[in-house]
Amino acid sequence: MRLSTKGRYAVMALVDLAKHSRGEPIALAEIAERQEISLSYLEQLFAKLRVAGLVKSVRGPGGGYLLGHAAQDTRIADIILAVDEPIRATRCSPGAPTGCSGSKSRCLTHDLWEELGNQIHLYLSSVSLADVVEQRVLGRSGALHCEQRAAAIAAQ
Amino acid sequence: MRLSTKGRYAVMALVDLAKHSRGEPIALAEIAERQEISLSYLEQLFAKLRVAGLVKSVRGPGGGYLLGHAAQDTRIADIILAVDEPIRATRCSPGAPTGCSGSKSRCLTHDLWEELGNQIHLYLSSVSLADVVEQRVLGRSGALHCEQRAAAIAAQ
DNA sequence: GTTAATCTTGACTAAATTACTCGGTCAACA
DNA sequence: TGTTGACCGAGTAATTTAGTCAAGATTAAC
Repeated sequence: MRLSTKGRYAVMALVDLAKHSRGEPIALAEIAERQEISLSYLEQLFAKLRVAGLVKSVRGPGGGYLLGHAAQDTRIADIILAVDEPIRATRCSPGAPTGCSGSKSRCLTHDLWEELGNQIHLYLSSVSLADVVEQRVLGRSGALHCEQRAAAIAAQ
Repeated sequence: MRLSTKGRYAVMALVDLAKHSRGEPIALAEIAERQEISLSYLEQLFAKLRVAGLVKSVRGPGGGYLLGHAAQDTRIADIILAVDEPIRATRCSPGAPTGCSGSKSRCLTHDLWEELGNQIHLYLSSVSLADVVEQRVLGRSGALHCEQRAAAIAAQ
């Protein structure tokens, strides 16, 4: 799970889309203006979001984009995975000549990064678009909602 | 909390240092060879680690680096914070002309990224260098050790 | 049909960041 | 005083990010 501004832009755009969605499609130009993101850049992001099934497009005048699923069924993790191609957090990718999975010793931090990736994915899978729109995000760091989050990842 | 290869290199190097530490200093060249990281690049990273107090240096022949604290007292989060200058995850930084904290509406995803940062920091604060060296990292995603992690962040 | 709005695609690019290299200086020890 | 290694700063190649630009395809309304 990679965390870049690209993924953040995608989430911002989808949150905007969810918030302003009234059944009719929303034009990208609208979102671009509200979120101050370049239109052409948004187009690239939405192309990926579309093939991932996160949004549906309606062409022609009055067209635009709709959410692929209900806001409460769209997880933030899926958005980021759709636009940010997964990173090789370690140099241990299979086939790498000097990677840790090869002839040399498995790199010591391999498990750490893998587990960190799990943690991030776990959290972002527990948050839906609806949660963000309705500001139901904060206040979890004090009391970690373990069961809730385990359920989120299990339901996947 | 920013996650880059820079931070990963720093963690790899410190894990190596912790693992091979026998009381005498370890030369960077040794670590560079074992971890396949460029020596000059390591020097830059260790300069930051030193001012952060994570390592101590010994100059002259037979010199090298020592851990600043015991391996079980060195948290992964501190290592990454030392080398990766903190990122502005949102465009909401104070002083930004069009940022969400300014005249325009606070950006909708602000809370989300802030909370995600907290989650990552929380996890990486719960893992020590000793944990990684002794491979005590995996197997937490299934059953999240909430209390343990809350304690880690509280102890800070 | 024509037109206009909008999505769709691909190639190209400026800026920033990363991951280094290089050349040297300083400190300690033999 | 020579060697070993930490220290320091400037420079740089490769990569990624965050876009721009230019064309086309699709549909709705006129």
